[in-house]
Formats: sequence, C-alpha cells, structure tokens
Amino acid sequence: MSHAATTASRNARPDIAEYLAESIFSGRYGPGDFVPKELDLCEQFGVSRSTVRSALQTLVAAGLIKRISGQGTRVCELANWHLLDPQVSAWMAKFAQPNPRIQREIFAFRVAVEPFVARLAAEHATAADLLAIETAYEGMIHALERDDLRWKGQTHDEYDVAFHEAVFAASHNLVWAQISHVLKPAIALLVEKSNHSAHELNDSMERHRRVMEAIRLRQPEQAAAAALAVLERTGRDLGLEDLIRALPILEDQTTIG
Amino acid sequence: MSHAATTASRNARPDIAEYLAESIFSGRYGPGDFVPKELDLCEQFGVSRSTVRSALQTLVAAGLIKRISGQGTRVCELANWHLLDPQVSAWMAKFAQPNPRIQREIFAFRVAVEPFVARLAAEHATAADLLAIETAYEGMIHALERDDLRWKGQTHDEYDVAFHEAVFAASHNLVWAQISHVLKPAIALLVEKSNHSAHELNDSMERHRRVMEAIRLRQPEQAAAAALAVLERTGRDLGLEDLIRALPILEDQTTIG
DNA sequence: ACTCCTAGTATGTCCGACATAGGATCGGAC
DNA sequence: GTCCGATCCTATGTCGGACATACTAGGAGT
Repeated sequence: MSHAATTASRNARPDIAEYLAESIFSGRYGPGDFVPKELDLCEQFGVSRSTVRSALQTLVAAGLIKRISGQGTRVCELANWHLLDPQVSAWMAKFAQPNPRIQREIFAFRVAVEPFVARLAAEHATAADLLAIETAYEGMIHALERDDLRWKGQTHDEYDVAFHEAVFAASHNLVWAQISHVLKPAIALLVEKSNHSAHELNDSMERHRRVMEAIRLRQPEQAAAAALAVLERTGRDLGLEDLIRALPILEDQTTIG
Repeated sequence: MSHAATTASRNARPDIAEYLAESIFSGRYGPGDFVPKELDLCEQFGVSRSTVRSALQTLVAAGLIKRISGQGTRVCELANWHLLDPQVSAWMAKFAQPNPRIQREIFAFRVAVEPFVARLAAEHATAADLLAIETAYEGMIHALERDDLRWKGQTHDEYDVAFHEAVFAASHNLVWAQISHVLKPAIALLVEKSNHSAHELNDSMERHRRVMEAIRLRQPEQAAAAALAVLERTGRDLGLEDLIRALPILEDQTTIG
C-alpha cells in the first residue's frame, strides 16, 4: 500500500458518492454538465477505478447522473432525480438547504401528505399503533424534562421523528410507510432547525398531543387538522407559512391570532 | 468458458439484476434468505465479478438486498424495499403480479393519491397543463376509432398513461410528479389488464372526460370525485372494488348518516 | 467454563488490460 | 465544394487475478 494514500484512506475516506452529491446539489455541476471522468476522480481521491465506479453507480441509481459509454458522465435534469429514494432524500436534507425551491417543494409535499396520512391513521390505527405513537410522545415529554434532552439514550428530536414515523405506519399501507422513510431526513432536519425555546416546545407538544388523541378517538378530520397544526408551527419557524395558508383543509382556528 | 453460456451471453445477456429481482419478487428468495455469493453468480452467468457486483449494487440501491462483508448477501424485509424507486416500481409491475398483497397495496395507494392529486391539479393547472391533458385525452379518443388502436404511432393505453401523468404534472409539485413516474408502470399494467370491451371503454372515456373538465373548471372536489370514479372502473375489473368503498373522500356522505 | 487465538469464508478494494460505444477528424468520391 | 465513409480518440464497460478486511466459528490454552 502506498504511504500517501494511507492517511487519506485511514483517517476519513471522503465518501466519493457523497462528495459528488454535494457538488451536484450545491449547483457546482448543473444539469447537463459533465462531471470529472473516472480516472480524474481516481487521482483526486487516491482510490482505484472500482471504488470510483461504485460511487458513480450510487449516483446513477439516484437518478442524479447518466453515464454514456465513450462520452462521459453528465448530470441529469432535476425532474429526473429520484427524489423519493431514501438516499436522495438524505442528501437533500444535508445539502439542499441553500436551495430554496427544493426546500419549499418538500415542505409543500409534507403539508399535503401528513394531514392526509393522519386521517388514514385515525381510521386504521390499531392498539399497537397507538402504543408506538404514545411511546414516542412520552419519550418527547420525558426527554424535555432532562437537562441534556435525553431519555433512555434518545434525544427529544429523535422521539419527534419517531412520532411522525409511527403515524405513517398507522396508515397501514406499504407505500405511505415508505414515504415516511423518505421524509424522515427532511423531518429530522426541520425538527432540528426549528426553534427550541420553552414556550415553543410546550406549544409543539400540545399540537402533537392533539394528533395522537384524534387518532385514538378515530376522528379523521380532527387528526388531519391537528397534523396540519403541527406543520404550521414548524413552517412558521422557517418562513414557509405561506404554503400552509393556501390550504383548503383549515376549518376552524389555527391560533394565528 | 462454457459453450452453453456463449449463446446466452452473446445473444441477450440475461441482465443479472433483473434475474435476481425476479427471483426475489417471486419469493424464490424470501426475506432473510441468502442469495448466491458473487463467485457462484459469476459461474452461473459466465461473467466476471465486476459485472456481478454491478448488478448486486443495483439491488442494494433498490433496498432489496443487504450485503455484509465477510458474511454474504441477504434479502431485506419487504418494509425496507424502496418501493418508490422507479426501478423497483418497474420490477414490481413486471414480476409482482402474482403477489396479491403488493397489488392491493399499490392500488390502495393510487386510490388515496390520485383523487388528491386531481384536486391539486384543479387548483393549480395552467393552460399548458390543460393542453397536455387534453392532448392525451384526444389521443385516447382517436386511437379508439382505429382498428389497431393506434394514432400517431401511440396506442390507446399509452395515451391513457400519459393522461394520468399529465394530471400529476398539473399539480405543480416536484414530489407528486415523481410519484407519477413511480406509478407509471403500475398504471400501465392495470390499464393493460383491464377489460377492453366497447361499452367499458366508452364508460372509461366518459370518466376521464369528467376529470379533465373538472380540472379545467377549477372544481377541486369534482376533480377528486371524478378521479376516484376512474379508479373505481379500473378496480372493478380487477376485483379490488372493496378498497374503494372504504374511502373517506366521497364528499357528500362523509358523515355516515 | 471462559477467553483468546486462529483458520475459513465472502465481500471490499486494488491493479492492469482489453472490449465497446460514442464523437470528432480526416480523407476520398461524386 | 459538399457529402459520405473510414479512422482515430476518448471514456465507459468488462475482464481476470490478487490482496485486504470483516464477520463466523471452532479449537487451544489457562
């Protein structure tokens, strides 16, 4: 093995796929552009073609790039990206922050989907689903009471994400459950970025509690409205509240006053 | 190299990834099972490890298998499959037909999503969107009048799929548009399988027309109901009508009176 | 009985070479 | 001069063999 490559590969391999993904999401390589050829990447990262090709294939599977034999590797149009691939979703949560368009569209999607899923959950949730939701909820509560925001090893934010996942699972449909996996990084990001003052957290908890209660009481409409209210709080912290106001679902008050 | 493998690899390489996908979707390898190791697959298909590894990586990206260094390659649980990956979706349409559970869940998802998307389309469709929808609709009509069901080189079924895609695109959201790509193979499969008698086709066309008209007139509720009616006709042909009856969307009598 | 060490297996990475698919260039024929 | 084909070039696709690494399991030693 080579002396120079040792430190690079031993300490922290830069994960070529992730590096390229970051390059694309940040716009350094735009749609239609060519990315460096395999041998250049080999030299740049000090790895073999196998490794580089492996990384590139990950991006191909994500729909980010398209490889043309003999010609090169070019970035695909945004519309062809597999936004619903969990891998892509994770990258987006990591790198697409400065991209306001994507950020908005994802949030708009959540605003459309989560109330709908909450409605389904209210109709189909079993006792086991309720237990999972309540466990996550209790985790959020208990974690808040600790100084380090941890309870049984998990943080408040992790319980928050688990809460949303449990609601998706309660819809009892494979595809909706998949969407929760896709949305998980996005949810985690927003949860993490939203403000964490004491007052806001109490307010957020109360909104979560209403979702849980509506699902338990088999009240689909209330569940949808409550889920929307949760998003409304999150969206307000990120300056995206306009996406919510345009919704048809709002029936009564959403504490805007 | 073996004589037998020569013809196989020369004429049409069996696309190892697709073969393995078929094996998994058909249940020949169930969740938790190990798939043959790389060297066995090399021998079986008469190709090198590079090729086999490339195919296996495709399945990894699809969430179908998980590779553990030093141990082997095993099939993941159904819940971990990336059902929203276009590749997986295409495989499912091809191979999962005998799997009634998946078939049902996909259809249930469409029943949930398409009315919702039609509603969005009615709210946001531009003139260009209407044109795309109408073009697909006209294609369906004209193709029906031909003996070979073709018009301008495209079949009736292809226009049918295009119609659904255009409605998704009219929702003007990246993620929903993605979902149409994912659903496309499933839609194509159902369109293809549903009955094609003259009466049924006229009925189906009328239901499509109502969707288009509601979107044009900016009537979200009517659009949702009309989209549901299209699915209801499709579902009846496949013995899945029970999934529709349970829906909450039917707006007039949501409250069970 | 427990721990540590060792061998075995299958995946991960590396290297070097050739095959193949596109594009670009140069040449000749009309 | 323009059109068309053959040739060269480039970058990806495939091949084969070798070593590195991670995980399992079984045996030796205390």
